[in-house]
Amino acid sequence: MGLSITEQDYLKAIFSITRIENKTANTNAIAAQLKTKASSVTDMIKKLSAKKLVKYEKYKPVSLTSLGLKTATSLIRSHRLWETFLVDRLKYDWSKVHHIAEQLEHIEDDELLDKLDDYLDNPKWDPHGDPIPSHDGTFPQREETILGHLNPGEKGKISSVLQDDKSFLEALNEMNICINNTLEYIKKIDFDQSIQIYINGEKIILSESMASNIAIQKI
Amino acid sequence: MGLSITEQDYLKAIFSITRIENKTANTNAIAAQLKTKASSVTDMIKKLSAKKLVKYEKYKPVSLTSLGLKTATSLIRSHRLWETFLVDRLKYDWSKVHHIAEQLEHIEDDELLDKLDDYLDNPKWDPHGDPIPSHDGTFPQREETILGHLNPGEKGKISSVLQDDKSFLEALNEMNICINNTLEYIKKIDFDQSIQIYINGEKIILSESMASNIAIQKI
DNA sequence: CCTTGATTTTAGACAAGTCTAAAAATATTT
DNA sequence: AAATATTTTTAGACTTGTCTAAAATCAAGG
Repeated sequence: MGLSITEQDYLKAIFSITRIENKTANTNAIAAQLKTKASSVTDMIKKLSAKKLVKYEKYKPVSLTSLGLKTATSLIRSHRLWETFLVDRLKYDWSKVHHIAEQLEHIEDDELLDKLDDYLDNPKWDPHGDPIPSHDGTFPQREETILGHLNPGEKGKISSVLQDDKSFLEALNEMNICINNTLEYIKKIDFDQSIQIYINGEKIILSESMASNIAIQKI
Repeated sequence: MGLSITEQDYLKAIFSITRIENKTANTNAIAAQLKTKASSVTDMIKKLSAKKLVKYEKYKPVSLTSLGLKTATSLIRSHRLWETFLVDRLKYDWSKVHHIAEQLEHIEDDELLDKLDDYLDNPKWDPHGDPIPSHDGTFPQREETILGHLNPGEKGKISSVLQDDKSFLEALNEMNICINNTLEYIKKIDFDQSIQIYINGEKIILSESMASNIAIQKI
């Protein structure tokens, strides 16, 4: 059918709101996600609805049809495979790849994703620890806990970050905090809810907002 | 400055006409190259001229400014590096990569081309034998002859093909004709100007139009 | 140098996607 | 249940890139 990049971006936004943030995809939420205006969203939703990509009734939140879901999943697969390529193969810093993958995810070719997947040895998780859906659209699963929700003494391994924000990732770089690092939760500091952890042989403090954007697997 | 994909395509078209085909980039030639109309070309040329990417006077052919040339060269570098990636690393058939590289060449990031270049071990020639400009915009050079222009008894090594056309490349695949194959020119057949060559241990016939789209280095 | 023919440019229209401002519908509060 | 606030939709306009049709310019030949 051939979707425009804009149409694809709307599908991704709806996926992100409904399946990742677990909220309802109402007009304002989509507008916020895409940094556009509510009126633009209404226009585009009508188009996507005409193309059977979303289910839409006036004044109600939209949802993806199975066709829309398939398309969005493929875009996420593409984004995360390309991020993996950029970090693992081209040696990009993980804080710089989101913007490039936003462009690469729209490259269209029937064979490309499967070839790239094979070339990268069928990774299950991207450089930020996000699950990479397989060819058939299934996401790998695992148990994760938010770092900030641990109790003193508990240990874990960093499995993913919940933000692609450049400055957030750069801050982690500066503290030498990476995916797969193991850590121990020491305590919460009542004053500002920041937490103290033991990681890479040293004690460090993480702000509450940082700790709430890091997911770990308990050990 | 941030050029649209369309603007970039016009710059490439002007580069191709003036620097590869060695013709003058008049309105109709550009329209033909981009499969659009002369009136659309006039409109766009005005925009590119306002952005100092082309030199333009009404009713005269356009030429690239140094800025336009730099941009076009970078696009060609991008296209050819991505083609190399697709064939060498993802194991695509050389007949399928042009269309994908047309999309990939527009990916924008300051570090991307140099990282890709290094990752691919700084190739000088792409899968079709076309020169890949270096970071500073210089194209590698070599002596080439059109296969059809050889004389009986002369030998050569296939260095490039002058067409990205899918069916042309597929036809070469079927005859097992690849870049770097060595061959001997046997004779021209007067009837239809097709030629007979000795290659890969067998004698084969190539039509005149095929032979005029294959370049070789004499041995 | 004037006429014919080709090329190029202009003028006006269209489609995609966006916006602002206003109207309509829904949700919330009292 | 009415009044108020919020959300969503509509209406109309703008931008980018395209097109057709017509006008303007250029190139050549007689």
